[in-house]
Amino acid sequence: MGLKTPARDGAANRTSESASAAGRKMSAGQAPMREFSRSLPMSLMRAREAVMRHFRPSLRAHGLTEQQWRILRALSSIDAIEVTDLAHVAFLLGPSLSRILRDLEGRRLIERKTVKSDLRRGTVSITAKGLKLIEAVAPHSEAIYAEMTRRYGAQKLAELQDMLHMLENSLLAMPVRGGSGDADEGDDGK
Amino acid sequence: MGLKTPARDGAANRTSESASAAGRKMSAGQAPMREFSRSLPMSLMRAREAVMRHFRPSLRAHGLTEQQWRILRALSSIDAIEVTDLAHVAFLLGPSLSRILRDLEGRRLIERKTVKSDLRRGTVSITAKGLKLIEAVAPHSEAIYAEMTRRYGAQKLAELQDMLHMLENSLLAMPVRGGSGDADEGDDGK
DNA sequence: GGGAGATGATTAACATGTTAAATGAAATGG
DNA sequence: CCATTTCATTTAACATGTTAATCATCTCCC
Repeated sequence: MGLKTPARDGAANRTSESASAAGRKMSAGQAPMREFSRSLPMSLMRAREAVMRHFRPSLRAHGLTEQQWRILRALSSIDAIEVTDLAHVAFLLGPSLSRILRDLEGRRLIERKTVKSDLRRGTVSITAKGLKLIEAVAPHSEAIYAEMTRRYGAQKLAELQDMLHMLENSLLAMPVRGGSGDADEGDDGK
Repeated sequence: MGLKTPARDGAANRTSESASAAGRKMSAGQAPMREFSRSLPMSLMRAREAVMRHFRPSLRAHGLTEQQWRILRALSSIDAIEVTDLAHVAFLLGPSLSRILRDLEGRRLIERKTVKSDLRRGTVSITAKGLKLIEAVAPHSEAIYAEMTRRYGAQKLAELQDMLHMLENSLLAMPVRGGSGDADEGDDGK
């Protein structure tokens, strides 16, 4: 399952209170490092959790986890898709996908076939039962999405999406230092 | 551990290609539902993954997972903090935190004490060894963050942060339908 | 053809996410 | 005071995330 609402408010601001105690042992010239709660990964994670918090009750009421929903959702708009491609679309790793597909197949929400021309590959498609489940959940989801849009502002939401995609593209174009990247392992002058 | 780079590019656009096949069994008036890959949760997840991808190699090289880093990072700027508060700050659930603290304590990166006035509560603080580890990792992280800022644009990044926080606040103020929320369980007219 | 290496999918093993339940200690109310 | 309830933390149990290894198939090249 995905996040469920790890934690929130509370004494989360204790940090700033005792921020004066920061860097107590940091040697002289060290910048005290970015305020933790304002780091980009944390902001993105909290934002996503704030969003998902509203969708999970409906999903759960229909016996679906976040990941299962992503899979069915991706399958709902196509006829069939190969496992690897599904992993990309639903943003899941192979092993997780493998396990979840096994479960969804057991529940007759999806079907699998092996590609005749290449027996290593398998394709996945949603069943009528799976589509029915989607049709049952979708209206709730769309209503929630609509309410979110109303509260945050449609234009601001679109702008946020654009900025997120631009960020994603900027960072995908940035070489990963220390990672077994495709290239650019240049000077690790640290 | 956190995400590790579940999947990316590839045939991720197969969706839009065969989008014509969408809603094949959707009964008449049904809107075909939001394009999956453009959903806000997916955008946020992909953006976060694009960010974390750059930080993980450095963390891993120092023997730290994303969650362990969040904990040490949160502890580094305060003298001590109670377990529950740490869960809020590091955005972890109690059980996960419990396990991770056990491990970090075993590695002498943190220390724990029980509060004398309330034996149920425990406080956590970072050790000298833990601080040393942070000092070793921090320069790498800051350098990566700086490069990200340079590529995406400092102003745009600040604006994105603001928009994320506004989104978070908007959605925290929005009642959760079907969740065992504090109130507003009004009409579930579905 | 046939073997070496590449590829797609699954399995294995362990860390974390997630919910429920258990444990131990403190507050509360008779 | 003591029983009940509440609270902080941990444990239990299972799903998922993550990396490495396995297995079967396929490709390429000799």
